[in-house]
Amino acid sequence: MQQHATHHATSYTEHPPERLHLVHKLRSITDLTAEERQALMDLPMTVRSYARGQDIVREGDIPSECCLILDGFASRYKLLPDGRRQIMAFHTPGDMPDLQSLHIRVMDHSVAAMMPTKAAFIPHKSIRELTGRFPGLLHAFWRDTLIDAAIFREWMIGIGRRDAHERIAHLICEMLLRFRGVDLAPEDTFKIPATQNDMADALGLSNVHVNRVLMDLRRDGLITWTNHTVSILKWEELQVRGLFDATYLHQVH
Amino acid sequence: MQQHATHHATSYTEHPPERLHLVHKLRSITDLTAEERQALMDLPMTVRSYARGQDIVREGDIPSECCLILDGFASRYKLLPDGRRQIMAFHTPGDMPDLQSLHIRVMDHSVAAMMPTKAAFIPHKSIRELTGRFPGLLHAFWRDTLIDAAIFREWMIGIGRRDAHERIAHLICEMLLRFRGVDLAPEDTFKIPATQNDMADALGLSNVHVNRVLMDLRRDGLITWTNHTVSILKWEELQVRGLFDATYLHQVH
DNA sequence: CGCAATATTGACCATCATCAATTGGCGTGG
DNA sequence: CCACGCCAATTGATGATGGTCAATATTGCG
Repeated sequence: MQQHATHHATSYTEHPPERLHLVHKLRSITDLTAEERQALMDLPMTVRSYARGQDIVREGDIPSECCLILDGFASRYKLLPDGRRQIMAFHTPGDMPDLQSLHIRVMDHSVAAMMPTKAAFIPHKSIRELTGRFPGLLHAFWRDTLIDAAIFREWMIGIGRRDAHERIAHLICEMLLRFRGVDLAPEDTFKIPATQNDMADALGLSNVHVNRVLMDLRRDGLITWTNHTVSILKWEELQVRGLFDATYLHQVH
Repeated sequence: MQQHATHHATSYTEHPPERLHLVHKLRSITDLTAEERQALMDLPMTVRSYARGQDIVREGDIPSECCLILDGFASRYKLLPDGRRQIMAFHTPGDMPDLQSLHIRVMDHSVAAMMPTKAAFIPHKSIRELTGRFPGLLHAFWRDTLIDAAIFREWMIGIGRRDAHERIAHLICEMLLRFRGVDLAPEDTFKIPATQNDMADALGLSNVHVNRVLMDLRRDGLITWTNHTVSILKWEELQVRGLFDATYLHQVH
């Protein structure tokens, strides 16, 4: 049972407690039977650890496993030839940022850790076998990728049609709700793993301008932002500034 | 057999020849058995016609059918409360822009015709019944929505990190390849269904600025753009200006 | 032929990028 | 425990890209 548990500092195959994240995440978007939950818990996983800035999956890769964020925080991004970067999603524990690799061979973007992060790798083979036995899970996974796409769309209108203040307020609103969803935002306060530079690359702005807008939001008493920690002080007003409407997150619970 | 064929100018339920588009599209992204192809052809459909500017599906709708573009050209877009619009995808015959409604109840964006367009509507019920019988089709549909998301991602880096010249050149490059793919771009010339205003809303720019950049491209002899017709004169140079790398379209086969 | 939608052009200016310098937090080696 | 060094955050100065407003010119079409 324990034979492989501690051979390697950054890789093991036993059930980590974080495995529950996956069940938790999928339950947040659909209903699961007890059997399905158990099957998820029994998936074989290999766990690896990453430092901030390290790539977990890289553009051009042809993955044979999907990764599941267990702990930490990850981003999905694309680069232009000259180094300009666009971040298109943030991911929290329970997310599977490259679930699409089940059907799309070549990764068209990268996934990187934004803070010390643990990720579990589940062979495509095991997932296919699982979804073959449990159509409910197949639909849950599909639904998950569809919500992903919905978030991309919302992000697009932000980058394309919102001004800097709206974009930043909107992103903070989105983060609060998503962190709440995984119980990481008690009292409307959460640790933010993104630097202002990361925010800039996510929003299509410069780091300097992000900083200036954040100063405005703080000056106006809407938020607090110190030491990678954000508190929302005026939730209502922040939503107004960000033209925020949570519908697109499709959070059932 | 023909009893309902012509009662109504814009709605009928017989097999239109365009029904083949769907098979064609899905075959372009996966392998289908003869049985699966036949099952697709037998799906019940209601056909409706739309004028330029008309909505085919609207944000907030709770669809009970999916639409299939038979003929024409459609866009998917979102609006901000004050009317700003972001277009996030263009769709050609064979596409099902709201396939996601199978799993996501409420539409978070709209679909509109960009020119006179015919769309077929297929009840969710029929699609579910079909994918229940043919898991291969279930995966084909899933794959289709994943490719959708990949195109959103490519669009995002454009809006977020490319300047106006790059964005516009890139979009023209993409259009040329996509039209070539359906034999609609002989001699690197094609009819463009989008107005400059549509382009602006797709690229996160103003119509005025789109116009100015187009003037530049014409002045430099890269393209011609008259009467909704575009010709690419210097394909190589246009790709350079747009930092265009067709790889991301290859994944669509 | 005439309306209505698009495209084009000019004038002006706001937002946001760039460049550069300074400050502050924090981990590490001495 | 402190100094050094690094990275992120902050601030200032300057200017370019691209937006807005408004006037014309074209083009499609009935």
